Amino acid sequence: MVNGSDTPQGEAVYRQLIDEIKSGTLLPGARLREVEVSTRFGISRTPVREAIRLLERDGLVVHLPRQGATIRGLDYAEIIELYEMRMVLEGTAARLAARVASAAELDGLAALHSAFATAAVGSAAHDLNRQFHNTLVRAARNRFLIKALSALQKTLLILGPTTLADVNRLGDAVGEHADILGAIRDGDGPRAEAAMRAHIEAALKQRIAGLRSLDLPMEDDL
Amino acid sequence: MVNGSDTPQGEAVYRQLIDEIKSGTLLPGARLREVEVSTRFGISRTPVREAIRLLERDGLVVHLPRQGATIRGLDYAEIIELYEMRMVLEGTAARLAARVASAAELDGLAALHSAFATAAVGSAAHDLNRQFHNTLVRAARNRFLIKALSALQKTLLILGPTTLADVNRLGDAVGEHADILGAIRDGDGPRAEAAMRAHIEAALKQRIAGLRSLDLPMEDDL
DNA sequence: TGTCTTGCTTTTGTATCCAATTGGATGCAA
DNA sequence: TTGCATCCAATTGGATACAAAAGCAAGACA
Repeated sequence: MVNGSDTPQGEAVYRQLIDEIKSGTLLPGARLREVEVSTRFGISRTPVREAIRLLERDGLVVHLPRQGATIRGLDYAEIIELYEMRMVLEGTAARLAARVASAAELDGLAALHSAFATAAVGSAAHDLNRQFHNTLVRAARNRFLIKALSALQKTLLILGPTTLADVNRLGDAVGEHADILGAIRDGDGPRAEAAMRAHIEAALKQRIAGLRSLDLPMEDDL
Repeated sequence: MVNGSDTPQGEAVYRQLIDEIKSGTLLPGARLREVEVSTRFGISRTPVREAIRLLERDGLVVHLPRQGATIRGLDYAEIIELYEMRMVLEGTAARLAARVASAAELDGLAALHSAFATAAVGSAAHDLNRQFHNTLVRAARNRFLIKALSALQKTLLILGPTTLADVNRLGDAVGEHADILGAIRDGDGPRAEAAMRAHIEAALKQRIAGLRSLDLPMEDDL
């Protein structure tokens, strides 16, 4: 059994596999064989199939018929497209949040921000950053925006940990968050959107810099 | 058998159910019993389960554990949020397309547009409209944008046919498409985005007008 | 020696079977 | 007559058995 509670097994397997992708246990190119996964979790193939279909839907695995599923990778162009979409969606979230966020939500964001500002590089900073972004998106009060962004975040998982590993980047991110928060507090939607777009763009630059050292696979060396 | 080719049965069932939702055969509130669907298609429950899970993922059905799946409806707030997201995403598509669309893609859009301009109210107009929008989105060259919009379109299905049933609305839509196309031709991203947002907003107004006569369910009469 | 073919192994696709849970119906008692 | 407990039918969740297809390897033939 993979779970003791009453959540469906398929759901549990799905989350477990997501975690393994997030933690880097399952890297791009790894095959997901149904029997292998099911024996590993001590359950039958049926929930495993379900989980794999969900992962396929999320774009985390490619699933060729009669051939099985493999964790997929992102090429350079897709990474750019992904961050472009983050700019659009999270920018929209900031713009909408500036209009409709409640005082309680603003307080929550401010609390997360000050915790983030004093956090050291590490998983605590990651968590606080994630919570800040999630809270902001929820404050925009658009369920489809939330769904679209959560799909995007899942795809981002296969790139591995966030771009906050560097202490300089972390400091910059704190300042950028402050800009966003200030604009939302002022109810200035366009400024909030611009600040968020700048924030995401800085993250993209960091991501690209990290990629250069990783020597990611290309068809031909340029 | 529901399909003669080599596509997996689950996929075939999924598409068939989507079609039935689109055509109004399956209306919000309808239950999807696994055995009922499987006997109707003459296959076993396994592929049906798969299809239902995919529909759940798309947000087209709600699936309470141990209780089954029902086609879900959209409340008023969700309709607004949905169109708000269409404005953002399709607006972005227009902006990006203005930058990167190739000459061939522009020709394709122009051809679809002139066919649309001369089409009468009916399913041909629907198809041409859909093709115009799809082609435009693909011209933006962002795979995540395509995915996000296709998810949105699926949700839109449960609202039934498009807003083009009215001859006046159809005429307006033709003019709005012309504006969008012109801006993209000029490579004017911001203008293309604004034109697309105006187009979607007009569609929303029409949708709301159509809703008023439908007397959609509310918790309490206001 | 290279290539094609054939058969085997591996792995997914599908069907069916059993277990568990939920909802309603029915009957009894207050 | 109403409230409650209990039982039964319906339905989904999960497991397993079987079928089919794809990849790989070995051998035969040119």
